[in-house]
Amino acid sequence: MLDIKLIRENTEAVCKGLESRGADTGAIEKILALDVRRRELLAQTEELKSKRNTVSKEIGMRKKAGDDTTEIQAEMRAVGEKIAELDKELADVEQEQRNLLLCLPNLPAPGVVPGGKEANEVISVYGEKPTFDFTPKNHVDLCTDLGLIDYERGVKMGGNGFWLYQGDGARLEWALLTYFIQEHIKDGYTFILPPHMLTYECGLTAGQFPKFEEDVYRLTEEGFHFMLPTAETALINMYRDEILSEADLPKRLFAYTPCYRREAGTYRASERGMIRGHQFNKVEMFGYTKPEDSEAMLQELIRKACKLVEGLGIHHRLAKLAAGDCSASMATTYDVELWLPSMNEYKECSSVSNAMDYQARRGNIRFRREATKKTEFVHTLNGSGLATSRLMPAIVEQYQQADGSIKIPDVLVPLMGGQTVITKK
RNA sequence: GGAGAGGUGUCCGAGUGGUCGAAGGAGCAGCACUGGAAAUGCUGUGUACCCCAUGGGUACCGAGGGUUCAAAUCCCUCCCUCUCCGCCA
Repeated sequence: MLDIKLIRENTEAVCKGLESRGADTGAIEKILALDVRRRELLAQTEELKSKRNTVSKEIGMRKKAGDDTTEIQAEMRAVGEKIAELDKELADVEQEQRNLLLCLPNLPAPGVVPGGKEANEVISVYGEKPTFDFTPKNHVDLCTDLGLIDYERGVKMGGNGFWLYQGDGARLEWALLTYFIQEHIKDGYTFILPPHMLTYECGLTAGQFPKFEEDVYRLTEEGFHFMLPTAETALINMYRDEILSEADLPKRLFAYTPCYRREAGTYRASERGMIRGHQFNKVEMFGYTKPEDSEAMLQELIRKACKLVEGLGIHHRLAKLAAGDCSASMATTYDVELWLPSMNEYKECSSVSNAMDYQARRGNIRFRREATKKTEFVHTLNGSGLATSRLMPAIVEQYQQADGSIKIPDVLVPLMGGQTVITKK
């Protein structure tokens, strides 16, 4: 959520920032008009309340003294009615303003270029595109032929967009997750296994709601529990409505969860297989920092994500996203993209972002600064570390051999019980 | 699922209609004492918003609504936690 004071005092800069990400600025004028009315109403009702408080105390004292207070009580009743009236309007105005504010995306950080996907900038490239002296297969054929993934039975059980891992496929998936978890633990991050079903409030804080309610699986009519679309949604809510002490920062967390997404609408045939599914596994990194430390944490998370992919020996690149390609809550986003030979394309396997104080403001997550004794909003950051649904395709495609087998990346061998290659059973 | 208890400040905990933003204690900070520390004593210690802004005001005692001149305190609805019983993995 953007600070209403910022909108009030730097209207032009806010609009410019929103426009650079292609967001609609039509709400700004409305928000400002509501803000004027809100403050008017607040001044009026507070003045009346002040009067009522004073007089009510007086009534108490005069009654004790045995005075007749009928007249003054009637007067205060009228004041009370006026207050109720003003409060009602104030509540409506505040609600309307808050709804508009909740729908505004974050402002892009300085240095994030305007525009959409086409304006993304490749920062670095690791390794080279693998070459094959045979005709390489795509990941769907590889996984099917080797019996790693059963797409048809997955669909039978879960419907379109689901698959199941089996045998060496399940082991490879599990080995990847274990590899990530071990690396994060080595780096001193705290391992979290959060609830997978969350309340509406969690989605609101993360910035997914109210705008993207349709993107999640809702569980109940009443209460709005939903399946988390990413562990980020859980981790941002761990410290919701809390005041952290400065010494607790930065907090470095990571969590493993499946991610559940509706992915409404059809996706391109080229995205078949594990590129886009309703359920996929992800290890998510998360950071809470003081404002002045969030840039360093962002760089740390980017390094960690890249290091994991490098460890697997996969050709990939790092891209800095243009404003319009960042998700709504984020001020800066970097994507780690894997090379998929069959698609002749780079596909995101990690998205590392700095939300600055946008989510903290929505979730009221603050810390107390020792020097000033004052509370400030924390900065929150998140990054996949990593999602497997794009990695597994990249691994099988980049590590495939002429005989149709797949060489297992060295770091995963110990996690696969010493197995070095996956062959047809 | 049945029965009961309860949700108060950083924490514990008092408070059943008026002078309660809230006793008391712990913690924390400052000062005093000390060679230094402990102990002790004194002082301070919530958040947010608004304004005619070195000051003033309002709101907040789980959430929402109601009664009243006045609500932490009374009434209603909801949420959550705990204990016991039942059921299930």
